[in-house]
Amino acid sequence: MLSFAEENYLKAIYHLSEQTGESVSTNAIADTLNTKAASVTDMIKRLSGKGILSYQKYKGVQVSEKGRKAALQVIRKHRLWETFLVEKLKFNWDEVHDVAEQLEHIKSPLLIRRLDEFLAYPKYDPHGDPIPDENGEYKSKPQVPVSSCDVGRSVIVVSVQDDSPEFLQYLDKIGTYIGAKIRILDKVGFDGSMEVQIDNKKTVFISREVSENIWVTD
Amino acid sequence: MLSFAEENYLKAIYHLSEQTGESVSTNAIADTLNTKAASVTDMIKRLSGKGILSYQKYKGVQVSEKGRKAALQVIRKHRLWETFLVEKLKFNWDEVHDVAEQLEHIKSPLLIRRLDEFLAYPKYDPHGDPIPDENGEYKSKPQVPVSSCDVGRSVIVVSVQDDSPEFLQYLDKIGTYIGAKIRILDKVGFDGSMEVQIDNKKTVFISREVSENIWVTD
DNA sequence: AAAAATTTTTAGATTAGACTAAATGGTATA
DNA sequence: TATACCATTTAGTCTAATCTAAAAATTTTT
Ligand SMILES: [Mn+2]
Ligand SMILES: [Mn+2]
Ligand SMILES: [Mn+2]
Ligand SMILES: [Mn+2]
Repeated sequence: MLSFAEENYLKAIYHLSEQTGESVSTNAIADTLNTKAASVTDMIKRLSGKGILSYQKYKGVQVSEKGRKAALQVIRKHRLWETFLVEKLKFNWDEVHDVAEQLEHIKSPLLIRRLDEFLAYPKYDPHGDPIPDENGEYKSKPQVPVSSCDVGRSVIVVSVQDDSPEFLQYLDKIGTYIGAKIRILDKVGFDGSMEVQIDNKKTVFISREVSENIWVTD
Repeated sequence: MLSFAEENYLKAIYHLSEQTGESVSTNAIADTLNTKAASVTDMIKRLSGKGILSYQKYKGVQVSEKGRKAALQVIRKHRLWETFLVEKLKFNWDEVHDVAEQLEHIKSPLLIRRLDEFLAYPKYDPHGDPIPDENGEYKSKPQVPVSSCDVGRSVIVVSVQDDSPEFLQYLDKIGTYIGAKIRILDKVGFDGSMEVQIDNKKTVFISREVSENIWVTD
């Protein structure tokens, strides 16, 4: 049984290892969790002891198979709760993440099974992220960042890679949502910003940072 | 902001003070929480420091107005979650308490407001206990324990005073539920047990302990 | 390849919350 | 009123999770 803190470390490390593919550094973990490297060293020793991570001094950590399974269950709970908050309790997509950070640590297999059933087995959460099933299996839709799309193309928003309220409220403001159509009008070489039209309506300039966090498909 | 442990102590102390009316002893708290008296002394010092309890050495504690308000909010959350689990996720009434013990500590005023709305502002939880509103107000139905009812009377079950799975499963077995009709057939002076008929069907003997934990109205 | 810079680990301290054992206060009883 | 008994508090220890400062390992620069 993992503690809240252990689950939070595991989740962060799992996400980092997915992004990079390589072993995860102490500092990278400290940065994403807003803790100090010394605290991370302590915790990764504890998690290695539990067989969740494999770890060699000064060489970073890797998530074990057992760790991967555990991480996916926490992610499953996080995303199911986010879906519940939006679908049933009428939360906006920018209001759910912090509450889900708490709810994801509730321990009750029955609760999660019933919640999943109540939501009719959703496959994606309000941010377009896939929800793993009880066995940790999930399917991501093929998708690329808007930043990599050529001028002239029309694409559909599939997911957002940042679930901070600031980013999501900005997307609300420019009329972007999961399923919205985005037409690429122009690319500015200088700073990588783009001119796009959303749902055949508003035409806006979006920064490189924004275009990297909106993922789309044809 | 109270920690999980602080909220659990507060809730236990509040319930004890409601039962007895008087100031609550260190040992009574230790007993209900399955901790040691020394741990309780530590915690009640901390809670006094926060203005939640008033405390004089060797004289027990009392819950302050601030403490009462906080306790009722935790109780509100506990009972709303129990109601959610039964009404929406099809939990049986004996399965909800332990999960609600976890869920009651989630911090999000919006979540609780929306949950209350989603459940259509329920007044009573699955065990017949009243659910305080946002201001801590609630109305209990007039009720007495079956043990105090005279032979020959017919009464309706309003609440149960014990929410352990063991007790609730026993009630399921003898066909008793909130709203069930109980007719008092006989009282045994020797051990205080009673013979009762439930919903004009099953006739059973219930122990004094059971009859004290089923509360009823005419 | 040596020096410098950076990353990581270790050592030691702190806080919340728990425990055991010992000391102390309060109450009942002879 | 002295003694015994029980309740409560204090003192000291432990673990999880955090921190700072210092030491050690690794990586980058010269
Ligand atoms: Mn999230
Ligand atoms: Mn999400
Ligand atoms: Mn309960
Ligand atoms: Mn209840």
